[in-house]
Amino acid sequence: MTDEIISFITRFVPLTEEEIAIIHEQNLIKSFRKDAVLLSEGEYAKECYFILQGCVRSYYLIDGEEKTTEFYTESQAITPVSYTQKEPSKYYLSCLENSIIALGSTERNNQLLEKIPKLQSMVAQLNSDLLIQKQESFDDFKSLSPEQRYLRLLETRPDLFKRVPLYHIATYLGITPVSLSRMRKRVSTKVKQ
Amino acid sequence: MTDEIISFITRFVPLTEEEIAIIHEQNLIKSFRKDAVLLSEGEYAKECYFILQGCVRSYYLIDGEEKTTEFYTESQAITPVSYTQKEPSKYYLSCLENSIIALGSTERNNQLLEKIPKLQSMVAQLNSDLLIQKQESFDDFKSLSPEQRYLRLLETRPDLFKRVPLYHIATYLGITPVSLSRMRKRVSTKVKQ
DNA sequence: GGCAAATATTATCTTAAGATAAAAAGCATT
DNA sequence: AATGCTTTTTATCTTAAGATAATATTTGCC
Repeated sequence: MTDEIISFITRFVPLTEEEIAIIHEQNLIKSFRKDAVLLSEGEYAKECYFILQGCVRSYYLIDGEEKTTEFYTESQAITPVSYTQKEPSKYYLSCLENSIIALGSTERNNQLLEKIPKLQSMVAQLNSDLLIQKQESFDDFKSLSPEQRYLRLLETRPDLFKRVPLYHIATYLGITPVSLSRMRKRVSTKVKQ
Repeated sequence: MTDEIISFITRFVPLTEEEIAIIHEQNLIKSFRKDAVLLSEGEYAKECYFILQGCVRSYYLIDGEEKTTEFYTESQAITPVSYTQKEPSKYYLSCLENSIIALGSTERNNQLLEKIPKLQSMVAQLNSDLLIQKQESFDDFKSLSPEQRYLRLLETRPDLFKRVPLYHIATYLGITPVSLSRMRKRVSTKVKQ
């Protein structure tokens, strides 16, 4: 059932049978309906998330407009800023689909880290990897045109286009939905020639 | 001389006198001339850097154009991707000014981490902080217009405008130098009205 | 099947960025 | 002061994005 979590962790550190059992024990798995809000602006996140099934979106609310910053899908972990820092969240997390999510509270995670100290090294590695990824996507974003970013997203995460409305993808790409629609038309006629 | 390093570290973990002494011993400090290249595309970084004095820039070379991705100044640490990963670097690091830089090699840093294990927690915290910062600047970048990004950079890092040529700042903002020049004129006439 | 809500497209107009070339200004060195 | 080099600005033209409003299409639901 939560083998995804185990295989996620063992990408970083090996686990014994006992350790796997401990992790299974600790697991708190919940279902969320589409549009369920996991975290709101202004709230203090007390939990982090691991997506077993479904899709979650993070977004800012700026002048009444939602600006999507990330799409999280199966086997991705979400550690809200306000989980680590003691600040209220600046963004929202909500489900784009009915989702099954493993929750980690501060206390339970700390217990887990005590019982299995090598998980600390996993967390460290994960953060370091995420930093590198984030840096690279940022760099790409800056050096590519909106159209190139769109084409690249089509290649790297084609799944998103099947499960996420285009107007969320548009703000994720840093453009307006109208502009994305126009661009898609432009691109498709280019290809056909 | 390298008190900056100590105070950088003690922002994360407290240090005893002995530990400070150990760190001082380990320190390898070098001077670099303006335009010196610390790391080239394709190279494997064997070192990380801590800037004591000066300014370093990271950039990609794309179709013969340099795209600046970051400016590092006093008391900032640079850990190249290829220092942690076993991949060749995709970008360059070079000095915008004559600079004094503390170097950490993989071996020396590992020795240090063995001698002072709590530094591991510093590294972890640092990565986690950097991840959060990077995420936030990325989010800002996506939701702001080029002009707003320029104005924000003016506020947050006014020093850069005194020490870095505008054409580097332009590519850092994700626009062309010509466009930045035009924008500055536009902005200045706006303000004057 | 029909209706409302959600999502996507189209049209029009305005504004700013990209490309390119050329000129101007600033700086350092002799 | 003259030269060459770096940096910034200006000009022109082209292209695409933003804003806004209207329309079309799709989807879920009773």
